[in-house]
Amino acid sequence: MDKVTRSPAMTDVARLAGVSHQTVSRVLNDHPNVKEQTRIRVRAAIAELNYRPNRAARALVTGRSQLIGVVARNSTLYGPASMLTEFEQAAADAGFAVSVGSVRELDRSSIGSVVDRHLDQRVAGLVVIANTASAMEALAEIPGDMPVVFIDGDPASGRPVVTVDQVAGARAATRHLLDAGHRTVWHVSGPTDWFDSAGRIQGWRQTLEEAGAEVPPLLSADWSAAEGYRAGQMLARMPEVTAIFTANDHLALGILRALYERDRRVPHDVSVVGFDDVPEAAYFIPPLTTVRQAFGDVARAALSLLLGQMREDFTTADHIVVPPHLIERASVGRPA
Amino acid sequence: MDKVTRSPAMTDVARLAGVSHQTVSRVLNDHPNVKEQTRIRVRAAIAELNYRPNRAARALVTGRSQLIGVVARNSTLYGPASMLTEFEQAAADAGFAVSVGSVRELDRSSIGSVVDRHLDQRVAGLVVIANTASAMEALAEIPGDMPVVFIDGDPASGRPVVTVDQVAGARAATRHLLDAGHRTVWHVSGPTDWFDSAGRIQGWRQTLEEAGAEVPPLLSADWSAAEGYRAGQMLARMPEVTAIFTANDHLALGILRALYERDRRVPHDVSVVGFDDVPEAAYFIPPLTTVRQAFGDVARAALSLLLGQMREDFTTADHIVVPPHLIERASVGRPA
DNA sequence: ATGCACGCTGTTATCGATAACATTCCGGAA
DNA sequence: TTCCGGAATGTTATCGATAACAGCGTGCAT
Repeated sequence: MDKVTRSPAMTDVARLAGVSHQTVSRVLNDHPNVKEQTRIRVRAAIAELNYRPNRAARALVTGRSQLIGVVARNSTLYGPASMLTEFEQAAADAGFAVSVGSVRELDRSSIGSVVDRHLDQRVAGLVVIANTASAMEALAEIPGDMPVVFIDGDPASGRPVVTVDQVAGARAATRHLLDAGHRTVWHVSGPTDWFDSAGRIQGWRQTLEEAGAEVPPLLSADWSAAEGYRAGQMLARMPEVTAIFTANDHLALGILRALYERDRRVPHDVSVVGFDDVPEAAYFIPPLTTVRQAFGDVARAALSLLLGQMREDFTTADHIVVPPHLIERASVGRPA
Repeated sequence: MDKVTRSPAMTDVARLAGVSHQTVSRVLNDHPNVKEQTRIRVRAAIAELNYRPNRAARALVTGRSQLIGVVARNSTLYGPASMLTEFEQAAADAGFAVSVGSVRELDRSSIGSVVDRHLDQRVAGLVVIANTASAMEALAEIPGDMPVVFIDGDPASGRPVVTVDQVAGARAATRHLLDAGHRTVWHVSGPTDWFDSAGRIQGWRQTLEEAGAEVPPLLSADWSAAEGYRAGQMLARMPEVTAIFTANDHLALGILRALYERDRRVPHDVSVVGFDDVPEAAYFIPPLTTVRQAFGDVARAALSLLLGQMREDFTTADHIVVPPHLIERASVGRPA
């Protein structure tokens, strides 16, 4: 009687190919010293049995898995969500699986518990989507020999970081509005503890100062359309406001509605530029000029930094910066 | 000389507590036959050494991991993205990690390779976010003894499925428009091969027929604002169109813009109802009446079905249906 | 011819947990 | 007192891979 067929192990392959299991292992790991002919025989046996190596056994003896852990804020924000899928894609191509661990808030204890879960799984490396300074505290929770890459993190952390050049993006947006003839540009920022926000504020301010334009007071918000709407209600009351740069597209959406309600027409009376280029941005009223970030490039850069660390035994503190670019649509015009 | 401190193993804990490693294992797995006093000693030793069990070793001997694989379409669509984070949260609470595998298209070969990657990882179970019939073909790629739950899949598949009651959601939306006094309701659907779309179409049609209202021709689209806009351009030209139900909020956004461009005011001239309740929907122009799906409930239901399968050895073909509900805002009014 | 290096392959130890079985200890019934 | 049963604990085998080392030809230098 045959028992329930369990999935074949290395020794089964070895027996079929007429070699030892160690030779099978060598074939699997592309070791040089295997005769071409046996290599072929082994591969044939693998195919015939539909053998797949047991990762748990491998992880046990080598001490490392083929899993990469991602720590991200629990949100459906366009940026982080895009990052995640792009990263998963890149990792899959490199033969790694991705385990996600989301957090409601990026405070130290939440991050600690997610990092813990990942360490439990013995991940081979970690990616932290660290948009706020508090997230950088995750460092404290991570053993020194664990490969880590931060996305959107603080370059000064001494750990590898991949970021989008927020300053350049904000400069392009602000510049674009000034070039259209506006005397100055108002800015509705994201939460000020986010690195993204900080960079965009900095780029906006720099550009105004360099152009000798007045720097209006900063309005800060979270990333939601709701807060954009609130900020918009104020801005709409001030006749001197003719150009607004918002830290993301959803804020811009809220602002567009507030302007609409007070009959300030876009772009005739007020020009608006967003950030992110969410897929719907082209269908706002009016279509939104915005800044697009290359999430795919960020993801691939992060993966390659991580793989680098996994190969070498030391940590290089690289910092890769990915440039964004302006997408021009109909929400910007010349001032009256 | 002390070597580089490797992370402690079960025997280290055992030595410190003065018991055998097997007793430690029993404490860890909450076996009944351990004296309370030793249990306490062991726990203390675990805490002192900051010991964490090696999942690879456990997986090796038990044959199952603490990993759940999710197969999802590679997209930043609100629905799937929300599902994923909600599911991850629920799984984490139950002590499982989640490995994501995204696909560009839900065709058989893409799904096959993602399922393969998950099998490589020896996942303990699979969740397939199967919005289209083609995704159900994934079944063929999955071994019969692997616990699987489909989300949004076909209840007729004979496998456990969790769905949102799309028909009921569409009925509520359509009913709401009829109740406002509209003679009939037009519908812009999602891709017709999605189960979600099919359900929403069915609910819409049923409600019209039951009310004795004319059933206008169906407009179908993908899920994007772009196609909503195109559909809107047509609908805006037809004076008899006073009420539109769209299969998601982004389609509605595109339609709102098309209506706006042709000076058909919402809700004065035309009423619009969406589906999803994306966070921005309250800030569209005007705020969108829509149908909210309880993704959290779906995720938790899916997890519990999966855990059920993992405990029992047989597959129960349950079908859990989660009701959606209507969120009333300003985009619906009485016809002129 | 001898010896040695190297290419190729096999043998054995090992990782860290759980499973199965063995042992000890204790209290209560005969 | 003796014996028995079950709770508490220990011992040994096992999962399936890689690492380390050992063995065996073969070719080439001496």
